[in-house]
Amino acid sequence: MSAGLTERRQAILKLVIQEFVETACPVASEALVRKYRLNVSPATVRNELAALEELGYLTHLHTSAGRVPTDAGYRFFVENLMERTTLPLAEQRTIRHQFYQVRGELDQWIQLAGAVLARTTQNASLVTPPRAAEPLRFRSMELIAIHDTMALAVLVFHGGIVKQQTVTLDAARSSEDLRRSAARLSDYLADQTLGGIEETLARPVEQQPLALTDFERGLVEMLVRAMQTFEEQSREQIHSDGLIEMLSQPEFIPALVREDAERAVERLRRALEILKSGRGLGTLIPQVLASDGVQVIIGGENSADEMREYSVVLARYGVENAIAGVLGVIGPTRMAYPRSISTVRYISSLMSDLLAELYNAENRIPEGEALE
Amino acid sequence: MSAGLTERRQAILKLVIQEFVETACPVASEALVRKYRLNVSPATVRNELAALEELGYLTHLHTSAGRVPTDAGYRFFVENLMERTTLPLAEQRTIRHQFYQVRGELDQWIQLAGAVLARTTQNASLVTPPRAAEPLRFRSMELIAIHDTMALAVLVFHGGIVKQQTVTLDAARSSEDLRRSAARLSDYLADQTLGGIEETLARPVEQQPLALTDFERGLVEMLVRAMQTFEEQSREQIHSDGLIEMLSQPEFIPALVREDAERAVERLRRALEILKSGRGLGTLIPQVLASDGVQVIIGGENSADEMREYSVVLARYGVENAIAGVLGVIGPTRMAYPRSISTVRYISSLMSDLLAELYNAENRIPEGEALE
DNA sequence: TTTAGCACTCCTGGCCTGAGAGTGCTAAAG
DNA sequence: CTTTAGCACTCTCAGGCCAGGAGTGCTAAA
Repeated sequence: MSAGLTERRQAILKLVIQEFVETACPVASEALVRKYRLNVSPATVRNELAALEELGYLTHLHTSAGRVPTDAGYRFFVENLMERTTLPLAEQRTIRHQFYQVRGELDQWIQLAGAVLARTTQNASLVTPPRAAEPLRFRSMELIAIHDTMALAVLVFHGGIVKQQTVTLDAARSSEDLRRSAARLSDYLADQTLGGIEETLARPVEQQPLALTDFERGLVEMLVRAMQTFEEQSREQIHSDGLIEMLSQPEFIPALVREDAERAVERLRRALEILKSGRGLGTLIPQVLASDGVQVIIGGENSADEMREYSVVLARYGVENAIAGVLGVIGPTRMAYPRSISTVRYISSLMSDLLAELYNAENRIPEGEALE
Repeated sequence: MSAGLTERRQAILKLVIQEFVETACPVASEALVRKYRLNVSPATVRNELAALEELGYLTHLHTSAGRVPTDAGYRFFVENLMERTTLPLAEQRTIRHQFYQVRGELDQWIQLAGAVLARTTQNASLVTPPRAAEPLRFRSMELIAIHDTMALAVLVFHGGIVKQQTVTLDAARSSEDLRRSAARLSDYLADQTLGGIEETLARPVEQQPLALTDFERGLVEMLVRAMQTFEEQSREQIHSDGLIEMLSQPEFIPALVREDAERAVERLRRALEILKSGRGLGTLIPQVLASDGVQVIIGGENSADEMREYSVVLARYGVENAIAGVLGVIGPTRMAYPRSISTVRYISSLMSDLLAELYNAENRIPEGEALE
């Protein structure tokens, strides 16, 4: 019957996908002809639809239902049919402005990126904090007295990373005392990684260049613990946002989708767990970190079974060889891919620029829109 | 017919509520007699149930359905029927241990409190960061060079609050330069509030005790901006967690609740929006901040209409006259109140102890279990 | 190759029915 | 006066049935 993907079939596939993405209803031959004023009859379209189905790009829930794209259909669309768009300039400007307003605060960038991704794509977003390629390297420490038996330690690491931690003092100490201890340790351990610090401490006492007081030893322990938890956390952490946006997609509204409400709720619960636990994403993140450009994973292409109904659009952001994170959107496979992709590309480029500024590096990761 | 709330009616009301909380199904007269081996016949119980209904403590969805507690029923239960329990010691110990592991990190306390509340009550939790009674008061500033045109400012405020912020330098500056500027400003503005700083700056130049360079003026502007956003944020922010826990309550699983799945989903969406936006909670927070002990708001008692199906159990935590926040759980009115209340009480007391340590203050807010 | 026509399939919603659960009432018993 | 047994009544729930409609797939003609 069929004879490959003719021009016309591609055009029809594109229309079907656009229509389905827009309406969330299976699309029928007649509706296509009417809406897009095709110069062929519904019957012709039906033949082509049947061919596309045989080629594996469309399916059928049951005999008398319209066509729905398969994962392969979306894939072909993303790869070949979709024109590469960029986010409208007006939107770019708005977003840039929002980032400008939180300049200087990395945590806020992450939060903002998540919020913007969610809002402009109407799907859930996820952002991992940027992780340095190098292991954490200590820089200096400040100790600030809070009251006589408690102080605040501000730990500064290379790459502008700061952690704060309150410490209980073994005995009352003067500010001057604290200042001196902090300075000694800053000096002693400067530029060391976690491993280095541990090694330094492991040396027999007589080989140590500096005799540490018990108090100072306690501080170092605290430092080591802080570095450990930081490295653990930064490996795991995934910020996500836009649950509500995603949940307002028709897939999650049983009334709209004419289907077992059961399943809609079940789907929802699953979506929640994916976002919360990052299961189904775990293997993806390192993969994206190791690749360039925007990655699109459609439905069952993801090995994780619970992701079969979801697509993910991800990109790395950061500074080459220095620091990198991943951000993107997740939503039902019926996703406005062009918009998602262009948004993810833009935001990742923006975040890269911001980080590059921080690192004063010219070589940013993503190709794509500049910050102007 | 009726003659007030007799002993027996109270006992039956208590059983009905316990049973309903446990099973989430309307409870029938016969089931009660059977399960609790009452020495009366189902008919007698029916009469009592009818009386309780007339008194407003129970309802009926339709003629041939079991009884369900009303808001007033829950209220009476919480006020008079429920024994005041405390969290089992084993659980207390586990929780305390978890807090011990993140000692010294306020942000982590908040996150942990949310997670623990959610897990042990199987409902959603909410925690507002502790807010100082006093306005934010500047303490000192450090400037750390990141590279030649960028530095990291670490802003320290009274009460152990630290903010970090990257700043772009107008020109290359040496570390020594940065150190001196930071020291000058720390000295100049120490112990001032936002208002005070603005006032100081507003004075004509000749009256200023210290001539600031342009660079230093820029830093102060940054400081002012950081203080502003901090005060704004701390007023609004509500951390929430445990969405999944709450969503595994039968109320959100249409199959279990024999009802329009529609409504379950709608309810869910609403729950999400409440948690995300804090609408329906907004008015509650200041109220709780101004009161002692655990507050229980049941269903429609909350003025916000969207909260009609939810109950909230909240408590203040913090240090009297110094710093305070609110934490609690939110879930369907069919809630295990004794457990929720004892958990909220315990966590708030724990958080108060932790904060008190930070503030070295003896006068903690909540009565209740000590840290041991 | 395209198209008109038409039979066919399958979902959908409405209606009905029987079973079951639980109540409310009544009248008798304690 | 309270408790209880008995029973009719009400309402939900699940299943079956049917008509309407949407959309396809096939066939045969243009």
